Amino acid sequence: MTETGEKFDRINAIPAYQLVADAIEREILARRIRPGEPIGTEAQLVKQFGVNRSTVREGIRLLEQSGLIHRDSGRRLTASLPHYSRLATRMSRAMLLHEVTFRELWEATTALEIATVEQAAEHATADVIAELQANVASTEQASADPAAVAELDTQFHSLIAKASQNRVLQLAREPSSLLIFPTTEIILRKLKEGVPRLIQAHRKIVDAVSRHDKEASRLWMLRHANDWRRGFERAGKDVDQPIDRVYMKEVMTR
Amino acid sequence: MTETGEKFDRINAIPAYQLVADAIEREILARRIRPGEPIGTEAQLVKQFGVNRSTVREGIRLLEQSGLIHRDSGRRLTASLPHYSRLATRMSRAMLLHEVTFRELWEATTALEIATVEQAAEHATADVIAELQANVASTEQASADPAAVAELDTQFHSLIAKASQNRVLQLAREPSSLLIFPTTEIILRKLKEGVPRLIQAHRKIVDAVSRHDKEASRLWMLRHANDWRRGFERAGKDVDQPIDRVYMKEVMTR
DNA sequence: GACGATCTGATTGTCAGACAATCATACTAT
DNA sequence: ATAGTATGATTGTCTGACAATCAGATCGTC
Repeated sequence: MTETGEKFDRINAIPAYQLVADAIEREILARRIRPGEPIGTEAQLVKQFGVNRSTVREGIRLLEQSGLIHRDSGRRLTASLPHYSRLATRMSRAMLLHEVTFRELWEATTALEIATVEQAAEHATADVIAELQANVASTEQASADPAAVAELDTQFHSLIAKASQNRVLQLAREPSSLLIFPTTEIILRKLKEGVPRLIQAHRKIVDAVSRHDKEASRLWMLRHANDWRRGFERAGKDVDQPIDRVYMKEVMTR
Repeated sequence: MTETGEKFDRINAIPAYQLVADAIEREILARRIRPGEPIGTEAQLVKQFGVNRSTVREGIRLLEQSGLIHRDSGRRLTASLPHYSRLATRMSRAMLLHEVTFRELWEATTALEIATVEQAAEHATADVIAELQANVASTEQASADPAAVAELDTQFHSLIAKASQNRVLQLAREPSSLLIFPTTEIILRKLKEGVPRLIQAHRKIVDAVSRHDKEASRLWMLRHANDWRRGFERAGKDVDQPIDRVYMKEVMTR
């Protein structure tokens, strides 16, 4: 695959700002600079790398976006753990630009939510379960307001992910859920029967999770997902259409 | 949740370079600048935004990292679709820094690979199936070389993802697979019986996918995943240990 | 001694201006 | 038609500067 039959490699001179960024990134990934520790001031970096401050600053900007470094209290630069939501937002934007369809999102989200709820059933602790019950209670109270229910639904699924105690699943499910959950509001607004079905599913899921009943939690999550897709279709939307940017306000505004 | 009881919002002055980046990003996301189209030269941006060139350049660096813009042929800046692998690499690095365990990776990867292969069984076309068959044939020929087999295994799973024709799944599975597949080589090196089992599983999966047999493809992917985890344990590794950086050379070197 | 006000140096964000290296292109000579 | 040359545009990098803000130290008052 790498053998192209060409004689020479493409020659690409790497600009200094890139090298600066790479060097700092390497230190962080190698844990020579721990998250929370200061990177050093621009002046120090200038001295260490032997380049101009502008160059250092451009390098810093490269890293800043990826979340590897972070301006602590406005000023000082410190290394940091890239937080999920930041990466997830980037991924979601990429999906938007690639014009993925609801069907693709639904398939992926369904698989991920089911896997997540199974792990939640296995690992949920008492306090997450309490949070989940509180969430369901709030949803019942808000049942007349589609926007509030949709918001609480998103939160519900985040709580399930938290209960799973699996950070990889948490990370993997976030981008697609960011994109697909906004559709909930649209569905609920059009279908009156949507809210009670959603609440029932949530309650059953919480029951199953709190009983550590993997099978039941899987089953109800699957039903929940199927409801959702049916709701989307009944609301008159085409599942093979690219996800419309109309739904995505919360993704596009940071 | 957003109600903190505080009277005033945190006041944060957004630096100009950030505003520049945001403005350009917005144009791209709103598709007013299409992927492939030029952003304009730095001089033009200076004029439009009314800021110094240094500021513009810092803003550009912010976007450059996320893959939204891209230097075409060395020089000119053009908008571009962020490519999967770039985002996936970032995600993988984040996972590394969060010190996720093999168990977390395995659970997530298993769920994703099963979901993916089911879609592959549904949507695979003749040419992807041919590619898969070629991959299996190569793997058989390379069966004495663990490194080559591991490489081909990674490729195999990417082909399955391609066959699924679901870009969300493709994107969601990549970060964890980037992290977990390097373990394959380690396992195969320690366990002689690993290679034939892997090849059998791959062959069965290709058979099932080419027959569009969802159930069988699911079953064999599950067995494949279980083999893998058992192999990891038999190789003397602890599934609850954070994924060791030793495995991650290919992730850390761009 | 506790507290607030003030001063001082360090640091960041932004700017103006410069120059070499490289690229795109048109032009020229063979 | 091809290779060489000249020219302007563009990027990468540097020098030097200044205002705004932050972290501490100092000071004065009670």
